[in-house]
Amino acid sequence: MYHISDIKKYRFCPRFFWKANHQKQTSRMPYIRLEEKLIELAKEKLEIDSFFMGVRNDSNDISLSAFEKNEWGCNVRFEYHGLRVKIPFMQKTDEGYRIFFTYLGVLPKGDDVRFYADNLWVLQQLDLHVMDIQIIHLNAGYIREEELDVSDLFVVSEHFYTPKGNPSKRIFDYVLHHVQDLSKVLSSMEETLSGPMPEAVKLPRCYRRNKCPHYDECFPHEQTHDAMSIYHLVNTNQKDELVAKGITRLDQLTGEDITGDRVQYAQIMAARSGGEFVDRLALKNWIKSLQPPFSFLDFEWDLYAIPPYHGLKPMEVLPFQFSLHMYHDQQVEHEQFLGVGDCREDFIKKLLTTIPEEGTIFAYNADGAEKLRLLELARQFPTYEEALISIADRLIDLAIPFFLGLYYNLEFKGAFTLKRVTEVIAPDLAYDDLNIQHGLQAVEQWRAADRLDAPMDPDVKDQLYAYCMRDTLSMVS
DNA sequence: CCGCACTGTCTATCGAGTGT
DNA sequence: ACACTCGATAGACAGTGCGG
Repeated sequence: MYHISDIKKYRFCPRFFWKANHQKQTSRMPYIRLEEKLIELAKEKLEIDSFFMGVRNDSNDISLSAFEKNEWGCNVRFEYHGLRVKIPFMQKTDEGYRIFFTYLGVLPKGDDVRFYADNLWVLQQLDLHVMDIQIIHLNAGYIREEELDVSDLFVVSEHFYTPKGNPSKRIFDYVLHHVQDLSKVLSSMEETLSGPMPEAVKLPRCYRRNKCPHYDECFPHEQTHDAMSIYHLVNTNQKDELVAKGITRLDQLTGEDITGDRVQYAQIMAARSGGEFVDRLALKNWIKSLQPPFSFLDFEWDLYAIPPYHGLKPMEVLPFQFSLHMYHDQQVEHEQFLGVGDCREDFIKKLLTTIPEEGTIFAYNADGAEKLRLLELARQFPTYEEALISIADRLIDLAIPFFLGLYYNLEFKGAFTLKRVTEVIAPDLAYDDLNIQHGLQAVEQWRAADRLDAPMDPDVKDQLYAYCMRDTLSMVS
């Protein structure tokens, strides 16, 4: 017996599918925090009073006969040739069934069309006439007040969206176009499961977007690649083609092999000149934009699907911790904040009273992280808007010299995470000796404490973050 | 899952020039 | 007058890689 998610796994990678069925999976903390039951809220949104609720292992007959007495069904189960589907909402009309999927995000994208098409295929095989498909998703524009307004929290959409948020293809038409016969897929799945673990095959999807959790296990030889290896070339999916051409080392690359990417250029130059590349002119220009005294700022936050407090939007975050290092007159001062629950206002107050009035404030990946957090807080708390925006304006992204190929060290091995950069530039600040070695581990700990409403031990992670930034800078300068 | 930046690629559009 | 090409330009979009 398979579920739609098995099809998804198998399509993604037969080996992934095999492992999911044969090996015990380690549970991973979800990125998105969801305390509510999505299906219950969506039911409120659709204003359904009378309906039947499907349960596990419902047969087709049970589901179908339920529709004889009910217009609406929730979590309706169907099954065809061993493939089970669960339809979140289903409405019987004179023209056929209208089905609704829920989506825990603000922009359902056409990329997921396979999933919807596979669901539809099962219904079609059972001769159920589906006349429309809609998706219930979170409303990006909704701002919570004291109470949650469910009707405004969701949007029921007939369209997918572009990444910019504009409506694109009509869901039903697009899904209808993508329906494929799954019989063959199902028998291949059966065959795969009864056989040995499939060989690892490298595809872009193995590392695209989120690296597959099995990646290191599938391609162990890549773990041992030295810094010069072509496998560290960034912004390309042609690595294996290059290897096939006999190019396995970065210093073998010529202009014809690369796309003209600045980081690629920096990688090659570093490879040719003994391990390091510095674009002195560009770096000088960047440094010119900096204003002493220097401060270093780092936030931690948690991402909520459904806004838990006033002023928050769906998929917005709650900053709960900051660490601030101020560097002047050869001295380093440290301040930090850590709160639970809705600690935003305390967070802001502490930040505003501790941050220096002048000078550049660094953060790693600031434009995509700390700066956004400050602007969000400014919107949520108009009293502090001006002060917060002025801090945001002083933020400089410490990652820029790396992202733009101004500096490259072969030991980066193609990655510019703060962790990697630190390991290379300031090895004595490595994270190995810490209990928390990863931002998401910090969030996990915080969530546990937040749910108990108990204080958490402040850890030293942020201190090291900032130290590392300081060292990075002194090194770069 | 979200957002952002950067980059390259693709597409639409415009004006100039050309051929019919 | 019309259709076409060409190159330049601008905007949309996808791909990649950060942060949590």
